[in-house]
Amino acid sequence: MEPTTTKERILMTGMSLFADQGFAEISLRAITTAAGVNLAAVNYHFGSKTDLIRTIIQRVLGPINAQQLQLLDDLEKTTSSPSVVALLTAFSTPVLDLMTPQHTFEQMQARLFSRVMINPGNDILQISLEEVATVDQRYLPAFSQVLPHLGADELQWRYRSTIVVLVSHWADLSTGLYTNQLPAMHDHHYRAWMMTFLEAALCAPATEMIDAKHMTEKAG
Amino acid sequence: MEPTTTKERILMTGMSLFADQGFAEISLRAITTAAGVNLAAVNYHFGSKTDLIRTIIQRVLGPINAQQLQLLDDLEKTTSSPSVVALLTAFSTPVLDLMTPQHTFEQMQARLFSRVMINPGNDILQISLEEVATVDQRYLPAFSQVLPHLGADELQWRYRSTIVVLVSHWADLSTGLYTNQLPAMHDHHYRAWMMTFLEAALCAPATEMIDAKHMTEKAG
DNA sequence: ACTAGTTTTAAACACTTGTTTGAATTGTAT
DNA sequence: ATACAATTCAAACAAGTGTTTAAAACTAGT
Repeated sequence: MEPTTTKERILMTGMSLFADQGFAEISLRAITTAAGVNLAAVNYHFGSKTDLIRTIIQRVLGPINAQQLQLLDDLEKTTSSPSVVALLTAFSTPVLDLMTPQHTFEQMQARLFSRVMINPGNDILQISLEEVATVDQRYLPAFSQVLPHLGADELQWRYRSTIVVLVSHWADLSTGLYTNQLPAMHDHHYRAWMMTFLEAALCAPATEMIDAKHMTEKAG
Repeated sequence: MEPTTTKERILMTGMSLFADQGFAEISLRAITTAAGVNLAAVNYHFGSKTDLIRTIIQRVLGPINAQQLQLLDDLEKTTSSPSVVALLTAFSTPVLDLMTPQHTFEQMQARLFSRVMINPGNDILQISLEEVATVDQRYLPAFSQVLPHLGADELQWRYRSTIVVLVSHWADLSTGLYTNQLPAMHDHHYRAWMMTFLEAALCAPATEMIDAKHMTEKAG
């Protein structure tokens, strides 16, 4: 958090505090005090708290999304039907790369990414939805092509769950949740575990749907 | 939300609002106004906002945890080495049962459960950790026994990810996230999809760990 | 050195937050 | 009916919220 311009200091400090505590929990005074700038600077440079959050989200999600799209483009240039692992790798690499050891800035972005994806406040929701729309539009058809045995609905469900698994563990790093139970975060362990877990889950055979009437009473 | 005692009205209204909006986002005035009771009643009956939240969390998580433990007991009485699916079913059934169609009260509890498990505020964290500790202590060894090919760390990671997948989709119901893209929530679809997804993921072969030095540079 | 534009600052704004108070009200025994 | 406890209520509390204001400080361009 080296000193730069006032605007940049607010951006960086806000990013860090929002990532750790949440958007609703962090006040503008908490940010400006930590950044060593005047309170009014936020409204001067960004307009409002929501606009500051929007800028921060765009700054974190923008590069990740761009990389995801770029890797998919590269992949589709080399082969017309990539493997599930290749697709999953292209999608997850930009996210997983944020979790590099001893790079606290990237880790901080990962925590914020997780917060935005998993539990945005109601006012933040629209911002994050717009931000990831393009990625979804590109990757969902790509996954659909390599997982043709899945119905569109179940595929979408698995895609969503993949994202949730992908980002959820960054959230733990901020809250310290389970970190007393889990071993120290060695990025390549988690990265490999995640790929194993998600590949198996994505490639699982399609769910055979039993008629609804048999399901209302839980069978045995 | 039928009228009962003041204490119960606060409990029910708070549960609903917290589930939909989050603990930090909902004020005591929002709760008391919606419940039609006096503001001071919260502090009179519960002591503080945090204590109200604690009571609500215990009321929602308590029965779920109790059922999870009961089902595991039942399972272990019938067989000494249950299948992964049986174990996963015992663990997830109490959670998935909350998502019954047309039962908005159960759905509301599901949303709150998701909020507590995925993104509790820092002050809420301790409460929820204590609440689920017993379940973890019983289920982790059980999964370890039926998945002996997994190391303790990877198993714990998969267990955590299972929980995340399990509860994350209830959160979507509150925020409306992706609901314009996903089909209407038919509980037995999601339930079946979830089981397929998680069984494949849990049963995946153990991750072969490559030496860390080969991973620092992303391979190709 | 002077001006014009940009940025920073302290102070106040109007409002919301969780909590407390003390009187009014209700309920319940005797 | 009386006395006593439990509950409800309007009001105020101190502290914190995002935002605005207008003066001050700074940074060019001439």
